[in-house]
Amino acid sequence: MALSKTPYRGTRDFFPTEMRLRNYIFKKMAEVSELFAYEPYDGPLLEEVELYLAKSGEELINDQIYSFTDRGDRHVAIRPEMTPTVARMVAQIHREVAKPLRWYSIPNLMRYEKPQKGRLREFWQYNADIFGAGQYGEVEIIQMAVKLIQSFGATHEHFEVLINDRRFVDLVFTKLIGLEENLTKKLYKLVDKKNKMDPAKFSNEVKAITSDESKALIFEEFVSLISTGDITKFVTKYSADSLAEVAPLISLFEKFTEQGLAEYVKFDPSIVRGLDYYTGVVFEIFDKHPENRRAIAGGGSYANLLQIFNEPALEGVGIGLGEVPLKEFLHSHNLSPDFSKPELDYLVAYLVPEGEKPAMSLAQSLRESGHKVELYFGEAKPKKIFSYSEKKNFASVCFFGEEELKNDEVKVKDLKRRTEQTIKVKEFIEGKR
RNA sequence: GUGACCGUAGUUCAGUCGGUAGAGCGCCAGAUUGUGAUUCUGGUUGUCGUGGGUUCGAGCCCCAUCGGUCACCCCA
Repeated sequence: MALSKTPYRGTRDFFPTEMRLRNYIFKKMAEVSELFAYEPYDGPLLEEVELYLAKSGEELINDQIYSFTDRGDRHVAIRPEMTPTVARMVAQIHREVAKPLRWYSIPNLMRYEKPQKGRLREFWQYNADIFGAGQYGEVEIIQMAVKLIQSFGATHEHFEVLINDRRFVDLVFTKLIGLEENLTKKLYKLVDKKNKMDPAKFSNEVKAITSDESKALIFEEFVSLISTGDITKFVTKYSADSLAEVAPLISLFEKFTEQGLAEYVKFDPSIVRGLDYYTGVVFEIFDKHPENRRAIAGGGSYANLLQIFNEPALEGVGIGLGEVPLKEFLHSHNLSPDFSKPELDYLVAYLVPEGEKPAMSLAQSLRESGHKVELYFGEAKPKKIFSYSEKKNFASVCFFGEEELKNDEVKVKDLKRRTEQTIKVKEFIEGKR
């Protein structure tokens, strides 16, 4: 029976065309990270499931994790996210390294999901984390993420960073509204749907959950907040002595303004994020394209992740940016360069058998001067050489025919300009050094 | 996990009322014995996703199953 040629569901084969795009994207990620003095790291593909049990979200553990029991009866998972791994690594060395600690990585992750647009089972995710920097870290991570997306040619017209703070959310839910935890979760599910529902129905459902008219009103007022000015007024109105608790969020936005990021960032009370380890600022970067409204990146501050390793608290701020939604984003705004063909410098060919030796040595010399060179195997007619070089997108073709061989010459044709010259082989090589 | 649509040549797709399987692109060769994006000529290509059912007869109808795409959910 024949085996299937298609890759496992939700995974991809990266043919050279796709690999060029991937390399282009990964290179930008590394370049921008290093401009901000972030260092590369990586961890294992497998981790013990326990690592995720403590602080990742319920859905991620129960429904989305790939796990198995190894020969030593250990419960093992393919990493579904990188943050627990970084935290584990940082927990080993944080006492002895200079802080803040800035690290980035581009791991492949797997989640058992039903594949669809912008979401697969195996994907690569850019991760950057900064430890021990407090609010400066939040500003820097978002500044760097903006820079990264800008490096692909995008501007504030294409994307925005939506920001919230779990401390503010907790203040509203526990102090101002006074709800039990399971009710707050229900309320939040509703927030996400707010834009898709009509306002009256939304109000009714809020009332149903809070079972209290005045609490429902506070909640509705909260979800309609759109600026830091609104936040201050809102908190002053209901609990003036809690203003200190929203001060970090307010000052964060002030810093963004100072950094010239005002047109990229926006307060949005609906951003909560599913991962349980976030304790402070949370954010998601959204595509503004009306047909591709989705998060391409997400992150936030987590203060307590090192405690699961019995280490003292060390605040981290991290971001994860998926390569799959990033490609959708670039595609939706026409920002994806054409990688359908390779970029190669020279095809070296010969028309007669006597050309083999000079062709081989010319190819070798050109490689030594740093050019990408392919030697055409066997003698061939010009027509074949040229149509082949066209398909493989060579910049130039060098070839040896009877006439060239007589005079130690080579014919070099520039395929883009459609110009050609006959030149002494020695002279040609000299010119390329 | 729920729902919708789709599976035919390497690829993109057509296939009427159920009656022996088609086109474009690609690939190979030639027109053109030393010049590539055009043109022309010839050639190459199938377990119609898989299994079962209905029928004299199924690519087409029915059931199941697998796969793909998309939406919901959630997120990167």
